[in-house]
Amino acid sequence: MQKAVLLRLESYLMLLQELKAIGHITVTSEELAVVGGVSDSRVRQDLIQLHVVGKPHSGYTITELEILIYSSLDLLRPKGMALVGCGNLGRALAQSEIWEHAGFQLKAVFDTEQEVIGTTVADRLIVRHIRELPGVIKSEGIISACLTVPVTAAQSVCNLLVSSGILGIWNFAPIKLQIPDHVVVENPRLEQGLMTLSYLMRQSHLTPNAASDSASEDNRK
Amino acid sequence: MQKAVLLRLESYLMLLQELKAIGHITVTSEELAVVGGVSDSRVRQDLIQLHVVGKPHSGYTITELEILIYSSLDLLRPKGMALVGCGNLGRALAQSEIWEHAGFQLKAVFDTEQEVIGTTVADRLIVRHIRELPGVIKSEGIISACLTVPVTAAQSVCNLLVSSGILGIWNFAPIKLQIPDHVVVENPRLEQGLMTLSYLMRQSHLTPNAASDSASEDNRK
DNA sequence: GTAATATCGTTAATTGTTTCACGATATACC
DNA sequence: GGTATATCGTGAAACAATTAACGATATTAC
Repeated sequence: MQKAVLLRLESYLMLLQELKAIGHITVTSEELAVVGGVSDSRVRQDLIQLHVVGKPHSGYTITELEILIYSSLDLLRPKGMALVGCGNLGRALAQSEIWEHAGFQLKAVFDTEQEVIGTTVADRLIVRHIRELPGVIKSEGIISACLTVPVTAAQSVCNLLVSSGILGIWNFAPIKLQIPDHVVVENPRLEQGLMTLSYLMRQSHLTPNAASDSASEDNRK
Repeated sequence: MQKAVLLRLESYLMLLQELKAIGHITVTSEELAVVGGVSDSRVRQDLIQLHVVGKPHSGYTITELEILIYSSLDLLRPKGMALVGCGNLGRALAQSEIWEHAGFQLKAVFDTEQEVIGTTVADRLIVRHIRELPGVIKSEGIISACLTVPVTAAQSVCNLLVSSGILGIWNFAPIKLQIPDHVVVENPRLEQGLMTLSYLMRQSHLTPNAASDSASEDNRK
């Protein structure tokens, strides 16, 4: 599946959950097109790829579509995750509820700082020394990791994760990790998002027309 | 400038800084192509847009290119920013150094919780009640805001920000903010990044060839 | 100084993505 | 039940982005 389609599916999912919460049963390609930032016909093409069929006059069944997107993105099968780097960002993420939303389970937290080790995070996880990482990963069946360490440590921690058998890394360090082919990395690039905002702000000031939010998903018809 | 080009410029910048740190003077389109995830010819096309000229045999001058990207993205002119929502994520961001990297200056922090108000963040900012926001924004010359409040509060805080004259919002809430045309929004979408990781992990498992990191920047030649 | 080489700038071809347009069909209404 | 309407599914056209190819030129090596 292409990256753009994938991102749109994630946007559709958000709308589906909203609509479901207010009692809707079906959704039209036109409604989905708004959150996806594309035309209604493109939405229909996206959904055909998932083998969802809609009905004339009513559209697509929300629950059916929801389940299909869930399974397409593999959000239902629980996947163990470890978090490495228990600074402020690491703690913030650990306490958040996003893991469940994407089908992950945060099972262990690691750091190297002696003051942090042994403290509790997210009311349930005890920070361990990173030297315990390989063992814990195996015993807990962890297959993915969130990397929130300083950029200087990122590559070496990454190497440790890879050699311990991790298959996916959510990397917050502003560095392009060197990894073998079987490992996937997703980079949130917070810093680059801010730079984009900087650019967009000046841009909209210079040309006070064009749409907003262009960097994320928008250029609706 | 197209979104894709913009994102690549940000990637180029990272490499430039690395190379500069280890004493390089010039960089070739081929080197930039690796971090940009495109072909060298595409890199040259990107740079021509900035009116940078390279030299045969040596490539582009790093400092020259760096300054041109900085100014293209408007990263040099200091821009005041406010942070609203002083939970863990808000605190983590406040303490980070990313603001300066994108030319922003974090000047004020707001929340509504009585226990948080009056406490110090990032060793220098005192959390204020959100009711002070309009006044502070004017007196401090703040033009942008980082939104790290719960999703339920996001739209109403956004409205307050807009009516106070904010021009750009870095929105961490998983919601598509309704804003007037002159305001720009950048959504980091952390949750969607995790979902993407979930998808990529299964994908690479099913088809153990294709490149990794496809969701961020990569599909190198 | 001449030849070899690295790398640029640019145009053309290729590939990928989005929209448009229209026939088909299920539901709603009378 | 027949007609109108909303919305789908799909193929073709339009648009956008990327790669490929190649002549031009500055540097290096001899």
